[in-house]
Amino acid sequence: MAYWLFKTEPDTFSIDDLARANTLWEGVRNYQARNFLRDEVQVGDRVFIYHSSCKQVGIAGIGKVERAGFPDPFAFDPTSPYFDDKSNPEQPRWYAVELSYERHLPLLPLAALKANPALSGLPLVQKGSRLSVMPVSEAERQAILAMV
DNA sequence: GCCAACGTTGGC
DNA sequence: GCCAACGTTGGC
Repeated sequence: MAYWLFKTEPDTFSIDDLARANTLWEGVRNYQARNFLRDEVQVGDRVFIYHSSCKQVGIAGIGKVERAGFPDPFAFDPTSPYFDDKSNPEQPRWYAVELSYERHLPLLPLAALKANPALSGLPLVQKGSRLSVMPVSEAERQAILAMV
């Protein structure tokens, strides 16, 4: 079972929203993140939910993968802001996964994550990285959970 | 609101 | 294939 970290803007979708219902993690429009969703994220994997672009940025909880990578249906919907006319069901360009809620964590602020040497390899804390879906190693998982 | 860093686009 | 311009991300 692997661990991942997904970013989300809580004004749009937060750990509280996930706690209410499963969600399709759609709208990822970055190729590196897409490759993880399409090729590597597996059912049963756990996902640290990170709140970005808000007052308290940091890890807010954990979700669980219920459905592994499948073509992002929003890319096919002309009325969706995530529509991409270069993606089609025969040759999908973008992928989504489905998540369920596992639990909240007491917010682990970005500053604290940055200050933890065990997490220095995580793209989240690296300057300039905008990766929104990233793997979390076993050592990083332990380091994060040890901060709770 | 600012701005640095990044990814994408498009002209050549 | 290069690279400048542009739009987006995301912390502060």
